[in-house]
Amino acid sequence: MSDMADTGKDFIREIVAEDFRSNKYGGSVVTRFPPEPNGCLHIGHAKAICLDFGIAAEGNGVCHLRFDDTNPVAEETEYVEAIKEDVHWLGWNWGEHLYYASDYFEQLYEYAVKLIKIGKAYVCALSVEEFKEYRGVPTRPGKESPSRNRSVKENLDLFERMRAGEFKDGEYVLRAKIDMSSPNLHMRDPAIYRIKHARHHRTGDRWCIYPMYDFAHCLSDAIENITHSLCTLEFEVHRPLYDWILQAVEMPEPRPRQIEFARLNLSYTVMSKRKLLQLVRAGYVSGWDDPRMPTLAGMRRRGYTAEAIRVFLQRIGITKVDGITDIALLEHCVREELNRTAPRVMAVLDPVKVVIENYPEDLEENMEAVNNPEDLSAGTRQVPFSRELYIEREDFRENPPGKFYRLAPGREVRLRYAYYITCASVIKDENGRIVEIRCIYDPNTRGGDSPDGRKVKGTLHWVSARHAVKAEARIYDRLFTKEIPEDVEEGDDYLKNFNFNSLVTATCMIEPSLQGAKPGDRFQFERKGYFCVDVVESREGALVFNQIVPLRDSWAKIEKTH
RNA sequence: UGCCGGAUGGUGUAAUGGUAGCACAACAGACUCUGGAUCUGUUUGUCUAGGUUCAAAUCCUAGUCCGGCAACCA
Repeated sequence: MSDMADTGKDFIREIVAEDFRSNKYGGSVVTRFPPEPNGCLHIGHAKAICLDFGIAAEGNGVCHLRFDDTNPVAEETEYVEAIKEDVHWLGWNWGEHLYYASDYFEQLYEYAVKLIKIGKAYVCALSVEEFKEYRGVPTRPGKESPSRNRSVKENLDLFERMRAGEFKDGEYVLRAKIDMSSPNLHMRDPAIYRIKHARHHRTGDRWCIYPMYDFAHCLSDAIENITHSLCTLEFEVHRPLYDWILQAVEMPEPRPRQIEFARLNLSYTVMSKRKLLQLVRAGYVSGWDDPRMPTLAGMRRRGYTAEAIRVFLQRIGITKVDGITDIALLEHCVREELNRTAPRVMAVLDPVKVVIENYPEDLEENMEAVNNPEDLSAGTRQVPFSRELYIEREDFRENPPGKFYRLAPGREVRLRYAYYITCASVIKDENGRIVEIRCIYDPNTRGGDSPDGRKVKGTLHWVSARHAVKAEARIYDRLFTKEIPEDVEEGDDYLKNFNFNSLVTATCMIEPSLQGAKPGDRFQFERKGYFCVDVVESREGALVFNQIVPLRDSWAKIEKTH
């Protein structure tokens, strides 16, 4: 309990610390992460995961992974496995505490019977439409269902027959008997069991009635002796029902306590499962694991590290304020880690040829390059150099604007770890496009330093043409063009703000040391950005690199504002 | 017009009656064999109006604005 100091923690950790101090739960902390297996996890879920598992870890407690699988029509086993993988990848372990709400179906049924027996639940025959009508609206009380005063005996009989499959979907529903005039809609006799003749991914055809979230969740928490049940703000209005059910079935105290926090919203992306699914289904992206997606699978494939995500989540904190976090902060956290850890290599994303006129045709030299200036223990490597090279097309300007200090006619620059070169002339094709830049090198500057001490403003990365390896680079941009994609005119929807330039594919030239790169390996392409070998489509001899995040680019900024 | 939340720089947060701080972003400069990294500095904030108090972001009152809630979804 070392981290249970009073300050510097979010309001939930303070509550947990206070409960620990007062010994409310006998000194134990038990949390749970309760995903519904109907889609992939995204970074918003990661916020909940790190909170649930983090609090448990800090309090020497445990966090359960519980699949909230109470709706058989939406849920699938494949998502169960994907979710487990994501939670593990994020760095958390549930140990033996893997549960399913469906494991409790029998117990839940018994609790429902108990509610009926004490007159706190009834079988209602209202149709869906009538149900809605009877519920009323927020500003007006609802009215009681004609079924409300059915006898206990009759309720018991009907509920049993519901379970036995005597009725069709929607014919009956079990409702908690609470208060049809409550200002809280969720307390107006909410449905707690419905009939669904559907095959469940774990219980098969054993059941044709399934508990509703509000009924199953609080009871599952109580069954598992959860102490703190953390969820997002939209469940705030459900809390009175959560407490009511536990009280009604006389769950022993201390009972689990639901606490709500604000979900994560990130700029330039969407976070709802529905929208994410739509992007997948409509082909805007290649799948749940498309590297542009805010899903954990997507981010992992993109090359984001779990550590960077955890640091990011820690920095944004936990509050009840519903806001939008700047995705730049996430990107910053990724760069911060990769700057420390990623080996540097040279790769030219948009190549143009440079010919060094005074460099011998058949000469080859190996230049020593530092693998990571932030970590000298990463050592050095040899990079082959020769007369013909590739440099980045944008690193040359025929008419350089002010503050541009890369290559231009008559100008001298440094080739990183190699020589100073001066541009002598350019060769263009019939369309005026530059096909070759002719340069002169200074043999005395080998390694990149000039013995006479003369300085050069620009340093360019390069790849020897003869030794270059061709590869595919996928350059990603934000998924949407607007900070808040949903912010549209009447009649439009968020898809209108989809960024069709969010994926640009380039054929690049990479240094030969990259030839043995393995799927998942991360590098910094010097002066460009961090890249990760794609785990799905990269092949030996046909490497595919995903841009994780570009380097900060102050030249681009200067150019934009001038 | 109902109920439940929330409001601190552009963004995310801290300060729990006692100097409004941190991070990101932005801007300026230093340094640099990555226009990266690093370093230094700058700009920008307590929703409003009253009240309590020696002292209010914090407590009280009244407003304003924003979000959520009317699936047999979770």
